[in-house]
Amino acid sequence: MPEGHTIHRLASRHRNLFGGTTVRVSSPQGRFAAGAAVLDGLRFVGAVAHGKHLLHRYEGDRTVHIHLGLYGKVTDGDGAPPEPFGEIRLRMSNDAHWLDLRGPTACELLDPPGVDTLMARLGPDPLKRGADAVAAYAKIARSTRPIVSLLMDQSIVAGIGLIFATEALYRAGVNPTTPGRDFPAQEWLPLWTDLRALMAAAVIAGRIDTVREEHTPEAMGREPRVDRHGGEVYVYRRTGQPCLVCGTDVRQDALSGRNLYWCPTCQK
DNA sequence: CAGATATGACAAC
DNA sequence: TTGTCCTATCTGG
Repeated sequence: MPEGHTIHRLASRHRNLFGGTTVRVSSPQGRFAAGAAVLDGLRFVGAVAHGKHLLHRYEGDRTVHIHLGLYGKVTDGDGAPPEPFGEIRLRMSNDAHWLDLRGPTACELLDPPGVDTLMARLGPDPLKRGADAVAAYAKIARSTRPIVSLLMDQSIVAGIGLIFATEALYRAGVNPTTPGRDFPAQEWLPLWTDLRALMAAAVIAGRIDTVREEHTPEAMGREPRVDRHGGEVYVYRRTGQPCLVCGTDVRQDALSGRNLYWCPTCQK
């Protein structure tokens, strides 16, 4: 379930589990064996997130760059690590904790210039203090691409995925296919602020909830939503179900390989 | 048990 | 725009 909030949660968890300790590092699957051999026995300095990218920092300016992609998952636990099963790209452990990484798009060792190159291609992360919202809008304002694609473009804003983009646009009453250059400048800061609030709440909750107080299951007298994602949302994966506000059937379409969900009434 | 599916990103047309 | 990659889990038969 990797949008930016997940990565920020992982970064702080990994700081807590391993920060300042010497760690064993391996790659049971073998695909990160060379990197693991370099890191094994080094001190884990800390972990930071930027957007959907997770950086594990080790002594000696070694950095592991992790990107979960669509399927990547991290699990951890206390005590000695369990017998490996499945495809474990990266395993870490210290005296008290262990961690397994499976299915990431990226798990690579970077030197400082490599980290700089990575950061240079990422836009501002709404979850970080000082993130430059105005710079992000400058790119949006001169693009003809749909606003939903621009929000998910990591070089424009880092950390937003399909759920946050879909739901924030619903809350803003903006049709997801609106070309960037037609998105009004005065609506950008409210949208950015809303995104930041949704993402920050998701970091704390560990799930994405976007439904306002007045439309919650309790307020509406309806059953709580239950699905794989687990959060209360307005339109994401609610195809064919009635819009929580106006009752119109939620629509779904494909847009450049991703799913698009919107209410045709609330999002003119 | 095969097939579909998933909150992502990139290369190649 | 399409194809490819990464892996686990859910679905239907």
